[in-house]
Amino acid sequence: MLATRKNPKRRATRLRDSERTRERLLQAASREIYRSGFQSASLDTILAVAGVTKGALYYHFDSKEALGHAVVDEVIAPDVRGKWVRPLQSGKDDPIDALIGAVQGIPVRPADVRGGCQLNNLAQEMSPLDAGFRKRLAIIFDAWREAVAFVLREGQTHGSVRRDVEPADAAGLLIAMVEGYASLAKNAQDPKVMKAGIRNIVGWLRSLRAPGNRKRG
Amino acid sequence: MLATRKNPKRRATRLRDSERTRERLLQAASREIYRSGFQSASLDTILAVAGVTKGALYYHFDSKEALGHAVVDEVIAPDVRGKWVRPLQSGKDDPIDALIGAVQGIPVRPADVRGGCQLNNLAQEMSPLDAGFRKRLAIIFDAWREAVAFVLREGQTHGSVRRDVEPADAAGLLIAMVEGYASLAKNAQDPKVMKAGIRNIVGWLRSLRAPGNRKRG
DNA sequence: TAACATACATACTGGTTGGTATGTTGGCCA
DNA sequence: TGGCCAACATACCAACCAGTATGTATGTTA
Repeated sequence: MLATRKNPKRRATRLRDSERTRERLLQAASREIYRSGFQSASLDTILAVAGVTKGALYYHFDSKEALGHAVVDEVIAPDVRGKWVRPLQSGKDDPIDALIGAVQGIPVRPADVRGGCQLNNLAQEMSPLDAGFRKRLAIIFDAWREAVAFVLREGQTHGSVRRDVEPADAAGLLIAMVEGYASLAKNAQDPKVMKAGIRNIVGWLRSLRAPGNRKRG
Repeated sequence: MLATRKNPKRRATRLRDSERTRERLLQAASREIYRSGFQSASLDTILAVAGVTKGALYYHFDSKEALGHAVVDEVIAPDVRGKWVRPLQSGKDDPIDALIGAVQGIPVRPADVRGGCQLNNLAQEMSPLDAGFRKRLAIIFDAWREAVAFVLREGQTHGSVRRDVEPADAAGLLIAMVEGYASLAKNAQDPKVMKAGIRNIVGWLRSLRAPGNRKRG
């Protein structure tokens, strides 16, 4: 009489259930890693949050490390792509406006600010300790930087971005500012710090506009 | 016949030995926290590195948390003061030159870059989890920001810094840049990233100089 | 020199960790 | 309808964790 706590599955195929279990594990792991870091996130806690058992976890993932890597690939990477890569690739807006829009889209709700940036959190903790994490996270950072550099180069060819700006350098600096302010705001546990940071970053972005191409302010 | 592994102490007073033990614990803890984070740093490992026993540890500190707090107060805080607060207070250099000097003094040896910034590491990990850490680290960040803002204000009164610069904002932005680049370099595990970041920060600092007060380049 | 406090050293504990070994169940196919 | 396998569920384990209880060598004081 083991393994029958829940009502038996009715019509849904087993395969669909399996994918759902995997997804719940990824979401729970992502949340717990966000809360307390990868190393300190307990598998038992993740399982409790996900509402699945250890057997299910180790059916889908070989180890805690593999689960963490999957979180990077399947949760964090799509998130960065959705917020920083795709919006900049659309090519509809003026490049500087597009970057300002992305910066102003950074969440500033208390819960988000206090938790910091998921990408940066994991990178800080795991990059020196685990090459698997490091490589996956580096791919995300590279894509981010390249997306920013790309719009800056485009802006230069269209004359809206200053020619003396080095796109790769400026992209790195933007990301450093974003992550740096996220760190300061997380440490202060105060959304005001992040809001002030966004204002300063936006001010710096405006300074990249080519003279005679200023739209407003 | 317990507790006589080592030669009996000869002439040194007990009090001196005690202080030395405490200091070794702080240094070992600082190193291990730097390597793997506070939560993942094992007390047994710290003790092995320090070459002392658990009895000694719990004679000097009430708990692992108290040891961590002491590392912040007695290792990290003096380090930041020595590198960022005192050099800026001396008032001998031109303010912008002083800031450039501090930025260029950031260590870029592989070991330093790969480990990241001790202050930022701990803040990222512990600020959301432990108010004792958060308050101590916030004091350090505040002192750092205030030291930078102070020289900028001084530069404005002496005419060497642009008047439209908001010292508090610029100080926060500088710190965000420094910590942001430290994060990126740590993730990339590559000193080149930090060196490029320092160049970009220095370039930004030069842009704060008042017109007609440019010293070189 | 006897009593005492300081500064440890050692052994141990209960709880937690990631991981494993072994069941069990329901759908599916021959 | 009997066998098979994906997809779990449960119980368990050795290692490790922070912390504690207790012992003891040594300098200081009365």
